[in-house]
Order: sequence, then C-alpha cells, then structure tokens
Amino acid sequence: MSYRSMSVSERRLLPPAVAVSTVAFALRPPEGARLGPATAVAAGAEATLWLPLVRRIRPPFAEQWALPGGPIPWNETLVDTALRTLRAATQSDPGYLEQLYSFGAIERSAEAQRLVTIAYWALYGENELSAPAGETPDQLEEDLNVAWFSADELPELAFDHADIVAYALDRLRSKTAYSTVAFHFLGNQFTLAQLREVREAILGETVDPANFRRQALSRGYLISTGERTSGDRHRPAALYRFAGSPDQNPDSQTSAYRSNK
Amino acid sequence: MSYRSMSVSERRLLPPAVAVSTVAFALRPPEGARLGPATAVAAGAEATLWLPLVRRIRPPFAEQWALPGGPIPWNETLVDTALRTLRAATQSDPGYLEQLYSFGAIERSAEAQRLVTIAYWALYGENELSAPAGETPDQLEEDLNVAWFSADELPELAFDHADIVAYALDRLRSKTAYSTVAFHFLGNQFTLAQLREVREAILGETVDPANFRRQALSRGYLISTGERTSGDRHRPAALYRFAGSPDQNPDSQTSAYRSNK
DNA sequence: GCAATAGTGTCTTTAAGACATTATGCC
DNA sequence: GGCATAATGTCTTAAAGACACTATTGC
Repeated sequence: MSYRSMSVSERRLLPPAVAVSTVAFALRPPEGARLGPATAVAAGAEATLWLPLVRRIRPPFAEQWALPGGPIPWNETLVDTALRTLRAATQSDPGYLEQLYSFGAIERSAEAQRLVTIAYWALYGENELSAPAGETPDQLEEDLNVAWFSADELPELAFDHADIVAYALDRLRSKTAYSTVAFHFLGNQFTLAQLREVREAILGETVDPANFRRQALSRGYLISTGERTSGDRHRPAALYRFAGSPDQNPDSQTSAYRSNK
Repeated sequence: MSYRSMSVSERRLLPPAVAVSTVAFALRPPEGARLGPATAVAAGAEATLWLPLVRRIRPPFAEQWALPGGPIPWNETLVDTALRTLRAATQSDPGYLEQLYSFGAIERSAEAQRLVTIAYWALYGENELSAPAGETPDQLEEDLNVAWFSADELPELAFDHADIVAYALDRLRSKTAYSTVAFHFLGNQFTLAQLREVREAILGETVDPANFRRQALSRGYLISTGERTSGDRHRPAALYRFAGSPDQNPDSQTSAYRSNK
C-alpha cells in the first residue's frame, strides 16, 4: 500500500519518518532579503540575531512558518541534508554547523505520520550570505516562501519548531562562554571591538572592553595581522584573525563539516 | 511490497528507520550479573564504570555485542523506548536518562536498511540495579544474551556503538565538572568521601579531599541529614543528601524523565 | 583642542590548589 | 596509645571584574 493511498489514521501507524531541521543564525539578514511581516527594521536598535524561516506549502501546518529542512534521502548524510535544505533557503553555505538535539514527541506532527526531527544549528558569517539572485522564475517563486526574522520576534511556528529555536539559542549562548564558535559570525579579519560586539549580541549584555581584551588575547588563538582600521574618527584598531583549531563536534569523527573559506 | 520480500539491495533504498540505543553506566555490575568474557573482576582495582551490552541475535552484526535498544514503535516516546529496552536488559529503571546524540551515517548498518540511531545515556545508582531474577525460562534465556562490561575493556561492538560509548564517556566526564549528575550514582544518603570517589571514578584521577569538601559544601545543594557513619575504624563521617533541583534536559519540556525514588 | 574609541595598568575579590593541623572513632 | 580517616585552617596563585589612565586618530 502506498503512502498516498492511506487514510490519515493509517499514516499515524507507520514507523516514524526522519527529517532534519536547522536553526541558522546570522547577525543581520542578507542584503535585500525578505523580512518577516512582523519585523520592523529598527535601525539603531540593539544588535540581535536573525534566522531564516520557510513557509510550508503542504500539510501538516500548511501556510505556517517553519525551520528550513526536510526528509533524509536514503543516500545522504544528516549533515548534507541540513546543508542542502539550508542552501535552498539562503543560496549559501554556513560557516558552522552542529547537531543540536532530536525531537520525537508522538503528537508533534499532528495528524500526519509521526516525524522524528534531528535539529541542527548553524552560523552564517559576515560575508557568507549572498543576496538573493532570483534570476530564474523558479528561484523567484521559492524565495517568496523564505523570510528572515529577528530571533526576538518570531511568528507562530509549525510543529514544535519554537522549542527548537529556543533550545538553539540556549546552546549558542552557553557555547560562546567556553568555545570559539562566535568567530564564525565574523570574516577573516576583525577588530577586538567587533568580536566583543558579537559576544554582546549573543549574550544580550554589555562586556567591559578592557577585560574582554585581556581575556581574548590570553587565550592565544588570536593573531594580529599587522593591519589596522582607518577612516574612523578615533584611534585605529588592530586587526586580528582567528588561529585556533575549529570547534570539534562528533560529526567530525566521520563526516566533518567545515566551511571552505 | 513487504520488508521481508525485499532483496538486500532493495532494503538499502528504503527511507531510514529510527531506533534508540542507550549507554547505561553503573559503578559496579549488579549482584550476580553475567560479566563480559574478557572481564576479570579485579577485586582491589581502581574504580571503573560498567555498562550492560546485549548480544545481537539477528543480522546485521549477528552474534556481536551491542548497546541495549531497539526500533521506536509508532506510539512510544523516545525516552520510553530507551527505558523499555533498558528494562529488558537490566530489569531496572535508571536514576537518570538524557539524550546524547543522533548517529545517522549512511553505512553504519552495513548492508541492511539504513538506520538512524538516537543515542541516550543513563546512570544507575547504588541500589537501583536488581539482581537478575531469572524466574521464568523466557527471562533466563534473555539474560544469557546480556552481560556487563567494564568501560575500559569493551569487546568489539556492532554498528558504530564503540563511538557512541566513547562519546557518552566524554559527556559524562564533562558534565560532572559543572552539573550534579554524579549524584545519581549514589543512594539517598552518602558521605562526602563516597561522593568524591564517584568523581574520581568518572574522571580517573584522585581529588584532594579537603578542597573537594570545601567546593561541594559551598555549592549549597548538600544537606546534612544529622546522621553519621559508624563501624569503621576511624572517625565517623557525616551523611548528606542531595537537595538541588535535578539536572534539566530538553526532554523535560515535554516528557520529563525522573526516577520515582 | 576635542570627541571618540583603542589600548594599558592597577586594585580588589573570588576561587582553586597545596598542604599542615586538629578531631574522633575503633582496635 | 596508635591508626585511619573526618573535618578545619592557612597560604599561594590565577583569573575575573571594576575602573582609572594613557594613546592615537579625524574633525
């Protein structure tokens, strides 16, 4: 019996299907991207985190916003599914990707076949998001169903995706405390002030510049490039690049993901 | 087309199946439990961690040792599947259970249908493991396929279960550094020396008793019961109980698991 | 010179670790 | 009394945080 010929109640009795969904953070939406309806572009506001959502076009939860993602083809790794579906939503690869948690509550897919979702979270760096090209009509139509939202002002989400976003925010915050993930929000070169601002955006509180400098430099993974900023109406700042080994996550045992920058 | 009528190569093209496997740690195997073939019971040896394994009776990896677990029925939560399969192996419920990571590499199930495994890890406390009853013949036969192994001397494992165990050990070690999971290895009352020994067993190194005492008490989650040990040929030790809130994990949002002790 | 931010120095507080010292039960 | 471990106290060191101070650019 094929899936399409089944009644709704029969579908519930099938073994659970597996999908991947990804919470992809960026410091700001890409140039020219569609912004979520409720989201006003507060120009001078506090820095916040942004993430792309996709409007669902079929049940369950048709018309609602959801995390980018989809089912796992038999011959694609979990990481690759996450990357492919992210690429479909943003036309770009993130600089960082890590598995977050697996959600498998029985009722989470409403009346449809039970769905176990393996959630990932990702970071897009400063210049890693391309502006939507929208060259082909297909692409244009697809873009209409993608929009960027501030993590503070999310719409109602499909499934339990609101829980997933909340958990991803938790993980991002706790992980910036002891690891170097925050670097993935920045480009190759950056000032200590920029790095501090990333930290402030993630934690949502201000950080003492002097103490932050001491700590950041004492870790040993910052290398001065010798270059400095100019044009600002104040003392120029030294530029650094990140020199540590990238953060490990268990996928790296087998199918590591690292941006090719 | 039914699963059994498919050829091996056809099975590989099916959508991935989902299963749960659990790494369940205890400070020592239950009284009277079968021990793994390679495992000598070093009486006076350093404290190590133990875990139960199940011998597989069907392909893939037939005859090999594997983590307790199994597929997810359509109407059972992930946590409940973990608990049910653990109970089948040990006749007991663990004091702690937390999701670990999901493993979905394409080749991990060899020639069979692709298998995505959501791994959990669990802790059994001092008195939480019952001796194998083995009353009914069915039970007896099942027990023959379960044995306890020292985490230091594991046999060759099915699938990528060796990776899963290694990752669970990592998580246990890092989590004892900043959380209170270690308490779940102990009973209701315990001395500071016992708590310290748990920590030493997990970290694999000795800890200064004086400094450990200061830190443990300053956390504020230990309450003196007023009782003390006796019978030892040295000064009696005060008994404490754990008073903090149990460790949170995302499952507690929906289907929390906590031992009913 | 002034505004603004980069970068340095210093003081206080907290916590970890090493280790000496005292306390108390059993033999 | 002697042994073994419980429990307390003291000293050193490292790191975090608060904050004053100096340096360098654009205007």
